[in-house]
Amino acid sequence: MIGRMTSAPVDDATWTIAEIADEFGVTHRTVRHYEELGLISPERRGTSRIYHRRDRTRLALILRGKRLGFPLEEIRTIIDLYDTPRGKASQLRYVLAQIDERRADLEQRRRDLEDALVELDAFETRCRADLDRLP
Amino acid sequence: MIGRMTSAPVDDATWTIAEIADEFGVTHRTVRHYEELGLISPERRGTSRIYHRRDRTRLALILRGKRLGFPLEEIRTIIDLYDTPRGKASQLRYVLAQIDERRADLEQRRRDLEDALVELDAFETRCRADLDRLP
DNA sequence: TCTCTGCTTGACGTTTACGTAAAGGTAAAG
DNA sequence: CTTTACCTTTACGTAAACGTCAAGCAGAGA
Repeated sequence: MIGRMTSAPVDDATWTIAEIADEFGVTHRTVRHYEELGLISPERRGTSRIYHRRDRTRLALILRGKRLGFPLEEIRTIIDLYDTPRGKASQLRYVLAQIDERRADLEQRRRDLEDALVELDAFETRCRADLDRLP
Repeated sequence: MIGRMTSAPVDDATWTIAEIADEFGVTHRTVRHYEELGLISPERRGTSRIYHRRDRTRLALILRGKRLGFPLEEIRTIIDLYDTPRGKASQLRYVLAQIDERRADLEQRRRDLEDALVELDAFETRCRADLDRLP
């Protein structure tokens, strides 16, 4: 037994609920709500919640999903997808199929987004032309 | 007075609530809900609602906004923006400022979307590699 | 005239995503 | 030892976006 390699850094940084809530600009109620829905599962030290790097990563994913307008339940399935076990070929094929579905959804959104931006640009051009044409 | 030019086609096609609901894949309740919020305002023939081309355009805008995850109230401000009077310079400048805000929002969403797609692609690559490496 | 179909207006129910007390545990500081 | 600062659970409240009856009008056809 040679003990732990010091060259393999262990990330044992932790945060309290107030710290991550502040940092991500949400309330502690929101963070706990995500936990109730199973989107994050912080360590418990006694009764208190201890958040690790992994929880921060998940929270960032959740909030991006929210900015994109996904419901929390759907966000949960996405997050779960990212860490389902992929040991067997059948599992991998399932995950790959799910990935295709997700991508189709995201690309639909991208098309909608591009369309909206094109329309907005056209509208701005019209408005600027109107403004220039004014006395 | 020479009467109406027949070369200027008047679009007087109309639809019932059931027709547009079916066509856009929503319920009549949804269509009426959007009307309650002031997002569409169909003509009334007696007591019945008559929908024109203009209402269809709006409904398409609403549904795209929903796919993009915008709340209905925000969608209403966007639609209103598209047909606020723009006769005076002050009005035009206000509209142009609003356009800039909208674009900033949409571009944030686009960044989030691109990030999500990049992550998804990377994840798929990993999964495919795992699958190839299996017995 | 009766009935059927489709439309109408309420109005209460439901789900999602939290907000907001209420009531209490714990640990460090004074 | 008490106060203060955070943390906890429990639980009811709320806004948004419809769903879901209920009850009634109105025109078309048998």
